[in-house]
Amino acid sequence: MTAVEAEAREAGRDFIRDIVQADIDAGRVVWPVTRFPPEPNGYLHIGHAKSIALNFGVAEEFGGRCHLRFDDTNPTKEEQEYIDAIEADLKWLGFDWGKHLYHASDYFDQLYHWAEHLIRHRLAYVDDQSPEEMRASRGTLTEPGRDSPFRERGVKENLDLFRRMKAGEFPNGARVLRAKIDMASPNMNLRDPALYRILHATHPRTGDKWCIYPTYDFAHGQSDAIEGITHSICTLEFEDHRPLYDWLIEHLPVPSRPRQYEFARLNLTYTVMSKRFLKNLVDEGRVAGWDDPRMPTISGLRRRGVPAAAIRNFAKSVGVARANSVVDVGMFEHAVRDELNRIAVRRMAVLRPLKLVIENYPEAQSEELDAVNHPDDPDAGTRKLPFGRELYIERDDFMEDPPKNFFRLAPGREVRLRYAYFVTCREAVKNAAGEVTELRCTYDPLTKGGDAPDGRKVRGTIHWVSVAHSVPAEVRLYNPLFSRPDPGAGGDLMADLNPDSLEVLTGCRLEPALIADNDGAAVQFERLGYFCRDSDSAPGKPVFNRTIGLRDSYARRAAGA
RNA sequence: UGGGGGAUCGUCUAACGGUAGGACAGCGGACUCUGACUCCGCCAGUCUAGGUUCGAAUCCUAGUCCCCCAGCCA
Repeated sequence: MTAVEAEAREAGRDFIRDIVQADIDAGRVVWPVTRFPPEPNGYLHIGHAKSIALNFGVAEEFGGRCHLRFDDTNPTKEEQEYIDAIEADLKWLGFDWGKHLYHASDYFDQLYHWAEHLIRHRLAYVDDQSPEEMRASRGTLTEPGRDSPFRERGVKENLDLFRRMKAGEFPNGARVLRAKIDMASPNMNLRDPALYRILHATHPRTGDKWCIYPTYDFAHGQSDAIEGITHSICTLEFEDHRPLYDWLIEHLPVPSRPRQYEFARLNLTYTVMSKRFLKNLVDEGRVAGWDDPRMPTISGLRRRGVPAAAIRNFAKSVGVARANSVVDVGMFEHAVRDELNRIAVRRMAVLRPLKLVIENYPEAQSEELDAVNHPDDPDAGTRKLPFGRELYIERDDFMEDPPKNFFRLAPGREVRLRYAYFVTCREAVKNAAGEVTELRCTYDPLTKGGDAPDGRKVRGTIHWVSVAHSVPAEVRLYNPLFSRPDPGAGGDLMADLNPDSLEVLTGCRLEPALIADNDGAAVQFERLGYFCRDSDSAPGKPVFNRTIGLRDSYARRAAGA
C-alpha cells in the first residue's frame, strides 16, 4: 500500500468500519452482511444516500454483501409506487443488491409463528385495552406504568385470542399482542411494547392475506436474523430500541445473532429531510411532484441534473459519527460542481439577451468558428459556432456606467467575444423608457480566434450567441426551497418556504449545438453554470434546468460591497 | 424530572495517553480566451472547573449545554 492509498483508506474510516474490522479480526464474522431497509412510504432523499453509502460501502470494502429490504410492515402508509421508485433511485445511484432483494412481508408467516412461540413461553399476551387505556397505563418518563389487567392471561386463551385476531374476528384497535417485559422499566420501549396490531388494510405485496401486522420492533431484528445480517446499522433515534431488539433476538429461536449500531442521520442547511413533510409539499401542490428539481429527493436531484457520482462522493465526504450535526449545503454544492466540472461539455447560451450589432461586419456575412467542448479534455473535441453581424450577449455583461472593477462591456470598452473577435462598444441604443435595447459595436477582424496580433489585451471575455442561428429556450433557475438555513426553527415549516425557489426564464437563446447533441446529459453554459435538459422539453421547445451556478467571485464581491 | 446518547476550527470530520490534522466555507495571491477550473498562502477548534500523568481532546470527578424516548409509525 502506498502512502496515498493508506491515507485514502484512513480517510474512509469511521466507528462503524472500526467495529466491522474488529469483528473480522476477532473472528466473530467472516464478512459483514448489511442491509438498507427503507419503508416504502415515500421517495428516497439525500439523507438516505448517507445510509445507502454506509451500508453498501461497508459491504463492498470488507468483501461482504448488502441487502435491499423493504420494511413494509404498515400497509396503511405504503404503496407500490414507492417500492418501484426506491428501486429505480437506488439503481440510478449505482448500488447493486444482486439477488438480495427482500421484504419484511416475506417473513410474515415466520414472524407469526415466532409470536405464538412467545405466547407459549408466557412472554407475550393479548391485551384488550383500548389505545387510550394503554397510553394511560404506560406511565410517564418519570413514573412507572401499571400492568394491564389482561397481562396474566393463560397461554391457551392468548393463543385462541391471537388466532382470532389473525382470523379477522376483531376490528382495528380492539386488541393487540404485547411482549411481557417490564411495565416499570425506565426505558419506555420495554414497557410491554406492542408486537402485533389489527389492521384491516390491503398490503401492496400480501394483499388481503393478513389483517394483523407486526410492528417495526417485532419485524426488524427478526428479519435481520433471518437474512444473516451481521451489522444492522440504523439512526440514533433507535438507540432506545436496542434493548428490545436484543430481548427479542434472545428469546426467539432465530437462526443468527445480528447486532444493531446507530449513527447520526444526515441534516443539511436549507433542507428538510422529513418524508412526511416532503409528502405534504407534493400533496398540497407546493412543488411539482416528488421529482421537482427543488426537492432533496434522489429523483428531484436527478431531474435537476445532479450526477449520481456527486451524491456518492458527498455521502462519503460527510463521514459517519454519533454526534447530531447539520452539514452546510455548500459541501454538497461543492461535490456537485466538482463532478460536473469534470464531465460537462461546454456550450454557450444567453439567459437574458441583449442585442449587439457589429456595424463594420458585412450585412450578409456569417462564418463558423471553432470552440473546444472541454478545456481540460482535448478528447472531448471541438464544435463549430456560427457567428454573424447580430448577436445576443448577456444583459449583465453590459453597464452604461460601470464601476472600476467591471471588466465587461461598456461604452468605449473593448472585450473579447469568446472564441470570436474583440469588439468595442460604440453606442447604447435606448427606448423611450430609457432602457438599453441594443448595443452598436465595431469589431477588429484581425482578432479572429480571440487573440490580437499586436499583442493588446482585454480584461473581459464574454459569451454570446448568433441572433440568426441561436434557438429559443425556457430555462428554469432554482434557489433553495427554504429561506432560512434551519427551516422550521421558527415553529412553522411551511412559513419558511422560499417564495422565490423557482425562477422561469423564457426567451433565452442557445447555441445550435445544444439542440443537436444534448440528450439530457450535463452541460456547462459557459460563465453561467451547469444545466441539463428537463423532461418537460418538447420538440422545438427545449427546457433547461440550472443544476447549479458556477462559483462567482465577482458577484460575491459586488454583493458584499 | 426517569432512561439512553452527544459535545474538537463558522460547518463536517480525524487523532484510540505522545506534534490537534483534513475537507467545505471565508480571506489573500498566482494563472486564465469561462471573474470558472487549477495552484499557492492565510484564517480558525478540543464545553467548563478540578484531578491523575513526564505528557490529557483522549483517563477520573463535578458541572453546563444539546439530542432521543410516554404510536397499535418507522
